[in-house]
Amino acid sequence: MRDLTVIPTQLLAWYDRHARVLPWRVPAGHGPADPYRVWLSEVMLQQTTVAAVKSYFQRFTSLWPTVHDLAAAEDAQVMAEWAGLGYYARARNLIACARAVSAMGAFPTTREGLAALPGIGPYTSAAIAAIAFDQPETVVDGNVERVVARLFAVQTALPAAKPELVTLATSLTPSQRPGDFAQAMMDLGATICSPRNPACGICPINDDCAARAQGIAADLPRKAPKKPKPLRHGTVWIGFADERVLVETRPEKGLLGGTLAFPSTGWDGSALPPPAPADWQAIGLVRHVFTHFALDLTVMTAWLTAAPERGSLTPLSKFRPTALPGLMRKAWVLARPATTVVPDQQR
DNA sequence: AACACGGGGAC
DNA sequence: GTCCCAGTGTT
Repeated sequence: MRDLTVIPTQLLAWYDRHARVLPWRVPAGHGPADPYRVWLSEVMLQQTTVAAVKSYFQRFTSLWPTVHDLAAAEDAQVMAEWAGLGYYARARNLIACARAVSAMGAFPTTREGLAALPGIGPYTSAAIAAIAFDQPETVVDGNVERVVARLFAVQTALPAAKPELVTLATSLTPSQRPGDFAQAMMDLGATICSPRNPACGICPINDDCAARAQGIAADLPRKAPKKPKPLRHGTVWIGFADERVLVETRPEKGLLGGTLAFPSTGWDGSALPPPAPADWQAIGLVRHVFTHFALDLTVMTAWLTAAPERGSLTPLSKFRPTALPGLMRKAWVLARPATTVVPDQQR
């Protein structure tokens, strides 16, 4: 059996020299991490790239420096600030979690206690416990799965391989500096042990890597084939009246749940009528790709003369397109190009 | 175990 | 175009 204890030692030494500098990260030896900032960053980073999260994290921590500030915020403002980041259940759970933690007084310090909170699952609970509370929990995200699958040349395909990868990752986790070890594994996966072309030549643990020895690092982890995305169709209505536009808050459950939106049909065959009787005109088509389907959305506009049956008319002076999710921003750009297109700098 | 759930960056 | 990202909750 290989001596696994050298791996965390080598990885931590590499991390001390090459750790990424990130807004939510406290450099090793510079005091404890703030559980609120660790939690907020981890939730934002769920299935989301570091580059996409940075500006959102800065904005949130500027608006709400503590979990109590966030707990006291209005739902609509938090949803508006989350707009564009995707997976909106995270924002709804973020609000619920902040209020639960604020009511408790502070974040729980154990993985079990953390995992009982909304939006905190196996990954995030382990990450907060290890990074903020220095507990020897094993943190397994997509990076760690890839690093471990290669290190041990695991041939089982994901997601079936997940339990095996968790067991192997656990066998590596040191009792000292577990939080730094977790972040070191993720940094390694994000920078050197990358999905397509791993830079094995400069990897701090390449001597221990079974996949590299076999020349199959780039082929791991194996993945189950994914299903094709069907194309669906829908219609969105953007109605104007005076200097106002018709918007609604989408239902809490389902796609884009809880976000600001223009009234629309469903896109799974359900046929809702327009939100108001009017002379609706199709002005174009927006194509948007979601996680499990693509959508062709017909954008219709009209001047409203009768009271709408759903939604509410919001003054354009108060309407911020940045509060819309990506799909609805696209529709808005089509409907009001003069207000959203960057001025032509060529002329 | 399978599915629902966004958006964008890298190739 | 494809892949996949510091995953979670529901069925």
